[in-house]
Amino acid sequence: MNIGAAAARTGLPSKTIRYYEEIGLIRPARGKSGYRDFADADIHKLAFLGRARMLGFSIEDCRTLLGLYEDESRSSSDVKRLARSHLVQIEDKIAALQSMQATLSHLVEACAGDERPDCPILRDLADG
Amino acid sequence: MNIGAAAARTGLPSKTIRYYEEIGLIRPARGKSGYRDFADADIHKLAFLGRARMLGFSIEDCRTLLGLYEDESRSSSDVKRLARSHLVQIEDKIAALQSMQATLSHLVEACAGDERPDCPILRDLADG
DNA sequence: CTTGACCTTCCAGCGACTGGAAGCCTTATC
DNA sequence: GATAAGGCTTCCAGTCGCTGGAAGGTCAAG
Repeated sequence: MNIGAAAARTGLPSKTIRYYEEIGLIRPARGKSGYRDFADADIHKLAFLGRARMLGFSIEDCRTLLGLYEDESRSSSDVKRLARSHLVQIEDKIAALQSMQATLSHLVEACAGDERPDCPILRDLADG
Repeated sequence: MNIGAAAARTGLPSKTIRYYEEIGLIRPARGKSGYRDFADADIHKLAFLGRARMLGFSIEDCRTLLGLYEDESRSSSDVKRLARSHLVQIEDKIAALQSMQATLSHLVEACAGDERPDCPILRDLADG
């Protein structure tokens, strides 16, 4: 299977698939022409990576997860620890964004949004 | 005022302040030695930028906000539009993260986290 | 006079792609 | 068999907002 078909199957852009090969996440075979030739196992790995990325795991986390997935003698505790640590980071990000949202939505509500220059948003930014 | 003092005043790293000058957000004067010499107005601008960045505005948004701040004939509607559009983006990000959080926390809860290899997290990543 | 802290510029790198150029390969049509 | 379109290849540069580090100039204290 060529890279275009692999992209269609996995929903990942071809560029991203090449990038994943470049950084050693996958190792598709090569045909005589030099074209990459994706086996089912490659497609499976790419789909795995796509789902892990959708859950927000970093590339390095994905590498680790793939390693754990392929290691039959893994401990689920290793997977869980990684996932939980990522979950904590997500929750931290949510909290930070919610704090921005709270401040910003108050400011937006307080702003008349008309043709006059007076603006509580700018006032807040200027004077804290 | 030297860059170190400006950094201490504003809470921004010196590196960041230099970067802001490089991209044209500020234009501090220079002493004979070549050292930057920050006036109160520069400090004020830096503090403004720091607060805007803390609210998650992009650098380009910050540039626009600073321009509006300095434009006495601005309309508050321009500020409000920018802020609201940013607010929407924040809310979208929160929603995306919350969706990750929901999926991930279910998976983490379902995972035994012991020495056995069986793991719902990996199973989900592998098979959707 | 020397030391050490501060300042300067410039270059490189982060994460995870993404766009584009230049050129080879394959397939379809004539 | 020629040609054109489309897909594939590699490589380089750019994104965003800094951050680290190297090499060297400046300044204040002892």
